[in-house]
Amino acid sequence: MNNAKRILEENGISPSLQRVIILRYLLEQSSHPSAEQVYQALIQEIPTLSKTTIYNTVKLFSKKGIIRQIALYGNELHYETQPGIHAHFLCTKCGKIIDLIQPEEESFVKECNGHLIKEKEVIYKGICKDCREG
Amino acid sequence: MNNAKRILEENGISPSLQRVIILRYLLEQSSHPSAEQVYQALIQEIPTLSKTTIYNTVKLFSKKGIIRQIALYGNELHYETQPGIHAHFLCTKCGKIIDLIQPEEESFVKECNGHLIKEKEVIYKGICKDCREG
DNA sequence: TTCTCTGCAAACGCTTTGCACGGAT
DNA sequence: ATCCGTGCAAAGCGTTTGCAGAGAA
Repeated sequence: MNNAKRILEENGISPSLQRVIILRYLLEQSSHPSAEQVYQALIQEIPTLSKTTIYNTVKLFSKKGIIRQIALYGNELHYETQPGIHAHFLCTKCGKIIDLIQPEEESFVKECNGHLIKEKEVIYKGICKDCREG
Repeated sequence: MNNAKRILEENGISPSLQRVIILRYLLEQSSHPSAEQVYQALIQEIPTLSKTTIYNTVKLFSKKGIIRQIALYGNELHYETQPGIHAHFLCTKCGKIIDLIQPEEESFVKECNGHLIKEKEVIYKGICKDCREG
């Protein structure tokens, strides 16, 4: 049942302790954590963990296509393990990121005006349910 | 024909020299410049221009809804004066940003799962026509 | 006077880079 | 011995903040 380790091996990445734990954490989350959030969550598990390792690791994972980085503002990046399929909703009040089922076409155009499209990212911004009610 | 000045006045912003020139530049561009690009383009026109003023100004314009900021990577923001209507294509090779006519629905859903949607941003990533051919 | 706008300088936050240590092969 | 992975420390880069001076009202 060690999913993270298996994924790493399938992608030709040697499954070090840090890599397994970081990937496992990202697989568990649906909240698209930032590097800082990954760090805060795992520093207790591995007290010697450094941010450099997190940056090294997510860069490696991105390159291999295991995770995807999302730029929501101009500052920090967020990471997710389920590329495609869904869009992101960002609450401009509380900062929460929520997955939305992509309402329209699942398979998007692969070419437009001669440009080769490899990736599509949809971000909605507004006020989330909790902030509207609360 | 001073469009920039008129837009500022319509939005209750006093049209200082710097504000007019920055807005005029943004209106002329279809390339979604970053703060740095605005600075480099206008420093010749106003040698005393500072980046702080550019940041102050684009923040003010954003707040008033005159321009829109686009987060493409995790680092810098880009600015555009034509909100809505189109999607953005980012070439991962040369970094160019190209407008695409939004192929699907023009008027998107305003609510989803109880979340109030105010803004939609679509980013395609891939290789642009020039990079494919060159 | 007071209020607004500008811009230098410093601080800030996220990320990358340089380098050295330790472990595996 | 070499190679790889980790992590401290410093640098880098885009942006924000503090503050003071100039100018308008």
